[in-house]
Amino acid sequence: MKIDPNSTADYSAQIAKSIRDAIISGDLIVDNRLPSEQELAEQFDVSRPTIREALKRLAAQSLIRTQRGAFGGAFVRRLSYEDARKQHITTSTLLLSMNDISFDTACQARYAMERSCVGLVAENRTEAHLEAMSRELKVQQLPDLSDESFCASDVGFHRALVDGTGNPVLSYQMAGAIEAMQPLMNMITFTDRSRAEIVEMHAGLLAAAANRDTKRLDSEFARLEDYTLKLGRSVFQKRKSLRTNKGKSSAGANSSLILRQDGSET
Amino acid sequence: MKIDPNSTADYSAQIAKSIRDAIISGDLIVDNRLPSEQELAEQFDVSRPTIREALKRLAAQSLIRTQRGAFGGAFVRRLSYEDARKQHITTSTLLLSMNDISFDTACQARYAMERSCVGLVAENRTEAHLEAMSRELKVQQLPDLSDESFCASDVGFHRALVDGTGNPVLSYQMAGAIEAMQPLMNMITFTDRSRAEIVEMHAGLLAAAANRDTKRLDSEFARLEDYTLKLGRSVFQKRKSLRTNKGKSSAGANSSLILRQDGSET
DNA sequence: GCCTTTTTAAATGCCAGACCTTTAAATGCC
DNA sequence: GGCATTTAAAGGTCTGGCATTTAAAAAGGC
Repeated sequence: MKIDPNSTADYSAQIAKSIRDAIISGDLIVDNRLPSEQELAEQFDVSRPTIREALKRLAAQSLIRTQRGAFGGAFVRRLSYEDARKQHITTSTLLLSMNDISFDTACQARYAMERSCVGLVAENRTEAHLEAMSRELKVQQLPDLSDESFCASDVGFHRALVDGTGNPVLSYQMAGAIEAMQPLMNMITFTDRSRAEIVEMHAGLLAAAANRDTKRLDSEFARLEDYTLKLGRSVFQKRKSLRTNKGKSSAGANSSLILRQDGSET
Repeated sequence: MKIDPNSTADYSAQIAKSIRDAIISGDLIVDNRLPSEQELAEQFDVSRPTIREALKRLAAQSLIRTQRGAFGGAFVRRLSYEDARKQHITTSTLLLSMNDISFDTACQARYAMERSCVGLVAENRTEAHLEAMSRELKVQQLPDLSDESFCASDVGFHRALVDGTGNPVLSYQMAGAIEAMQPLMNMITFTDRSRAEIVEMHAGLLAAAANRDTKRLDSEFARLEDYTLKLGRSVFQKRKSLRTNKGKSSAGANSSLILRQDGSET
């Protein structure tokens, strides 16, 4: 194992890549112990701090865990569904919030993905899934519920629904759509949305899932998508006219998901 | 900004989290410069190496970039589609390869997701997308193509197809299904699959996309899913009988995606 | 002889201080 | 005014060390 001193990348990045590749290729398998930091330093011919930086990179991706003490060290970690899900949500959230993505694009992607679950939900949903959805539905009807809690329950409802596919891999993939996009879209539309209407559509989804009615599941999603899309458009229309009234040309409210802080663009 | 010396987490993990949260919340926006490592060390009251470890964690997630020299430093990085895609693929690949996930589950998830694109592909595909698909189709018919290249072209074909939705967010989300799962599934089935049959189904998908025929797109996907599923099952059936003949009970070939190296389970 | 306690060694976690390299701005020369 | 030189700021790396954790080995008590 050697590293290239002429590479543009840092030593720690090269070393991290080398170990990461070993994990992905299967040369290092779950719970294998890596050599100690001192040994790695000798193997790669760098100092211990450099090795440590490389290991921290891997730890940031949940690829290893470290354990102190005698016979401790760095071990290849089994990536759990929960870890993968969190990473996927973080990445998706950042991608959406740092790039100019239109509300329509996000909305379209979000619903296209969730609608891919309808057939499997109708087939595989259990009573437990229906109960979880029903629980969230009740929460959403509480009169004094904060907007944050309503959004959280909204996410919980949809998560329960996609869990109804009985396919954990699919649930994990859906997290990017539901748990990353839903809150961002909520942040834009919460002022104008009607909780009653959303609750009604959720109730429709729940009933369709209970009846294993694929077609109705799909049509309820179509309604929800349509509603959200219109809501988003009306919000951006309002913002646009507000801005126009103020006399700012501002190149048109581009209906982006990005909520800029202020004019600080240094 | 202070850190908790009694926390179970490392200082570097706590500091990384603190900065990461600032980025996600929008307190630090794209191209903002973080304080120098020396200044951060003073602010958090830790040493510079500890700060550096924290920054490497963030760099591993593509959240910051660093620049040497005067007026250099760490800057908040705009997460590009390509970065997000790579991370998503890596995470998905690892999740699949480190957990006991059945071939059926992976296959089901993969096709459910890609099929969610059919409507938008029919609507939004351009000539460029069709050409990209057509190019890959030709590659797949080359007689001396290696299995690796066939797999790569297979992925390329499906990527071009989902790009046909015209929705980059959806394309990004699909990468987890197509570019992570397809190669893993190929690794299992490449011995038994018929290239001619796959090419024929790809041709069907291309024709359907060209004709903006949503229904046919969906039925071709159903064919492909069915074929892949049967292929996977027959491969695992074979392995199972091989093992039984050898006299190993081995608790039944569990048709998992994991390809264990050998008996090394220390 | 067995159980409990103490010791010890191997790791990681963290720190101080230094030197090298890179880079862009400031300076000075022509 | 334009070009070459200097300089300072910042990250990249190394050496060496101390602190803390932890499990195994050794010692001791019953």
